[in-house]
Amino acid sequence: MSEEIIGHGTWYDMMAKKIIEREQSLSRSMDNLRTEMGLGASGFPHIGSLGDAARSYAVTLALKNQGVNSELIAYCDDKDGLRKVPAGLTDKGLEKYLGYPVSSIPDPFGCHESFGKHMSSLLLEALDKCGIQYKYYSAKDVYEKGLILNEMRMLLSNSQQVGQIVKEQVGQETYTEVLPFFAVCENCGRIYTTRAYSFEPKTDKVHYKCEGLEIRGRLIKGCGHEGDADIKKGEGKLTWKSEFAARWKALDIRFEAYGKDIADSVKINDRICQEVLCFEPPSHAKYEMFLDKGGKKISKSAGNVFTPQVWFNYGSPQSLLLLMLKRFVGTRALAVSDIPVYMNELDYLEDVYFDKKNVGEKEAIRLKGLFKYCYLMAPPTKPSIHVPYNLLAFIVKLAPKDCLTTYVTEMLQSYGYLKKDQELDEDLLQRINYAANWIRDFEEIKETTVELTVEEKKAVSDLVNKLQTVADDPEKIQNSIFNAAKDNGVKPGALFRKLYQVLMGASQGPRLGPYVLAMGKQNVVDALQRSLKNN
RNA sequence: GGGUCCGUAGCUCAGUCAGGCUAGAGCAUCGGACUUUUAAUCCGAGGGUCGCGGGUUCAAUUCCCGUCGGACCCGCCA
Repeated sequence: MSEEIIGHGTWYDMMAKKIIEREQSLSRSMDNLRTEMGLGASGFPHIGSLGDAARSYAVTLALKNQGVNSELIAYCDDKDGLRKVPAGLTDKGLEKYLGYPVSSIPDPFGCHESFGKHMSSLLLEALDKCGIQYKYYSAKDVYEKGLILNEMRMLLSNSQQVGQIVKEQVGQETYTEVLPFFAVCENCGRIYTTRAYSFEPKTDKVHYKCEGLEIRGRLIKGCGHEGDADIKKGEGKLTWKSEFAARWKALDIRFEAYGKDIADSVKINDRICQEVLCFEPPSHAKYEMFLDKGGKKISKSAGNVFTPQVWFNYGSPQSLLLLMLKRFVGTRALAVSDIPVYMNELDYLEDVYFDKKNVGEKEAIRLKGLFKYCYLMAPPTKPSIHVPYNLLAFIVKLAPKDCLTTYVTEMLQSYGYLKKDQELDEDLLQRINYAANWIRDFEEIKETTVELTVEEKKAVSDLVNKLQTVADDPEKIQNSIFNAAKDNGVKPGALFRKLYQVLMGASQGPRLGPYVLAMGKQNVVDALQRSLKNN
């Protein structure tokens, strides 16, 4: 139990320390401690996929911070077969490609060279947007260029041992009979339908039959073809229960985080790596899955999954990294509706970082560290202006469409977030953009009919008259509303509430004088008259 | 069958690289201030057996074991 603080005081610094200690005790080269992440290519990247990247990269940064070179490898699983048609793409005629490697399926959107490329590039775009640096490997290239040829040979030559390990670890006996290899059928082009029966070391060929495979109760039919696949030419791939091991050794990976869904697979691969390939497997960290919060109506109208791109509509890359990095253990339920919370929390961290908030020494170290990781070790040099997300959204919602930025600027000035004559900066404009998207997509303006009492009707119609004659002065307009209430025996508070409901569908709002002016007096008069008619 | 996570204020959760003074935040509630209304803002208050039972320790929300409740993953592929 040491009191010493490691690195920036986060989980990642601790992990880095452990990795370094382990590598030292193994007496391995410290030239480059590679971390790895998997890049899914068989469906839209869920936002959780970014967690793998963010956390692995954070470990890479922590390693560097402790004086060790490190890089993140992004390994694209584009030789995987398509197992099922992704939600949202059911009308793209992908059915016939089930079982094909995703890198040989045409891009249904027509903008990339393959289905797999399209999907994986969505995640890569998100990584780029966050500023996560990585070295890209595609499984297709790795196999075709023979980068893991030696490992494949070892595994296929010792397939009984591999099969035995799988059996011992999870009780699955398949690989005691079949080689841990999927050949691409030279006749029909599918990869998941083949079973590999024997390996001939002299020719580097695997003998297979295209028999078909049942996945999740659905059978993908094979074509019955029997042939030999040349492993030198990338005519197939290792199954996952052994492929990890092979690439760890081939690419010299020293750290790999993984989701608990593949925990068993990692255990098996650790043993295979050590016992068959004679390579000490990388250090690991297991994380929980990111779950979609049930019951929330999130973008399901569009049939979308919760992708990083969705997040970036409403929140900054750093806020997403905050979500990913703030906590390692624990299942995290995600919803789009949480984005404002993370935006605000990031502001809070920034306040702590710039010593604007006092939180105690230990806490400050931890939070400042987290903040730096959110900015991937390149934090801002000066504080930004923090307007609470919901307030900004509120202002944007009420802003007249024609003069959004002017209106927001005025409001922020009057609320004291901006000094008089201070204009919006880049950061605030971006925040307004997020808030505007938010309002546009999630806050439908309710157009309910507002019921008015007899007195209120009189007051409203009185106000209509007053507005038509009053000068264009916010204060005078404000006064005329107040007078319209008093003159007609209505409590000002009640009248204001009704006016907000009529004008913006909310029971509360900004100071009305300036707002009426900003909206245009005539528009307000029209709205009020419509409301009177409906009563 | 194997495994993981969660259970802290009415609600949502912090507090898990490292056990330590009166366990925190936001929202909600209530009270007050201010604005000729609302909203906003500011101040304050109430509210917790930290699921339950053991253990380790000078000290446990925090570590260990067990237990109850909730959620999830794996057991076919990845």
